[in-house]
Amino acid sequence: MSSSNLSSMIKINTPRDFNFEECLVFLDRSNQELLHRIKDGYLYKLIKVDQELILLKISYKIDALNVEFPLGDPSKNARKLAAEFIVDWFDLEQDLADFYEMALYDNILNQIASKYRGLRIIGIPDLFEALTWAILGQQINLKFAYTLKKRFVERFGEGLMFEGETYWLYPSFDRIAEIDIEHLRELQFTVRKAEYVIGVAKAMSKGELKKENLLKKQDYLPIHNYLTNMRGIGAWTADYVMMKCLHQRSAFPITDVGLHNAIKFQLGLEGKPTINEIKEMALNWTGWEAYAVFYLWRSLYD
DNA sequence: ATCCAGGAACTGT
DNA sequence: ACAGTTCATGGA
Repeated sequence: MSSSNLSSMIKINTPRDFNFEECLVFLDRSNQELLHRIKDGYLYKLIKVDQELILLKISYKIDALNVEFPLGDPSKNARKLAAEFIVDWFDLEQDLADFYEMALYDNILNQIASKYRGLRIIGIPDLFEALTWAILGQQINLKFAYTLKKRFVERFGEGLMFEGETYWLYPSFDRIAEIDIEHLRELQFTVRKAEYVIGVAKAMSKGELKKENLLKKQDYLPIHNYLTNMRGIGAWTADYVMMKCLHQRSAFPITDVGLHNAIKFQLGLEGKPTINEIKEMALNWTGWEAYAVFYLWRSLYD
């Protein structure tokens, strides 16, 4: 038997209520993004599992994601971890039937839930990336947040050239744990942002902060309390990370400005709703706050 | 050019 | 417990 020149492919079956196109719209929202690339209908992303660099080339066909490996065949174990990464990234283990049921009679979600049906929370499976991306985005507009991220990744991340394009890995916490505040000041981080990012990197590098330990806590409050006890992580950041990394359906970054704008637009309000008004509106969302927020964020990109 | 935005920590009451 | 201030920059 001669070996094939073609890389092997894996298939990941997708659950009902999955729409790849809708997920791509969200992934394509910034032209400054450098941690994935959409080209000719394929989604590319570089990941590292078990010390192996793997370039994922993902497409969708009939109830499954097809994943190709343009750099060549990863080991069997790496392929398994890559598949787990994708399930995590697209939140494929979630059954959304109850969310859509709830949204049917919800003033705010009614239209967008059916319009974007099949959109899943596009996560940030890497805890360090989720936390520090949230910290980067604190207090500034999204465009500048992407500028900071681009500088950060290009300066401290790992890049790989393939067919004329560079694919990037987010910087590792071990690398960031050993740099100084001035190195981030050069990239126009504020002193505070730099302190927070390096602080999180050190906590993770020492093994004090681990995704698996947070997931073990299971419930909303213990996780939220643990996160907000860390310097630089307030309620908004904790909820953002619980939503994007820890699959907490009740995570609810209620002070988020994008959320406020989206609600204002959906209801045709004159001004932004107050926090108390949002609390009132969100009573109906109990258990699905994270998906409500995500769909509202998506509505900002139409 | 001037002002405002806007998460989190810090400061003061 | 709660209100006001500071950070430091981009964008209106």
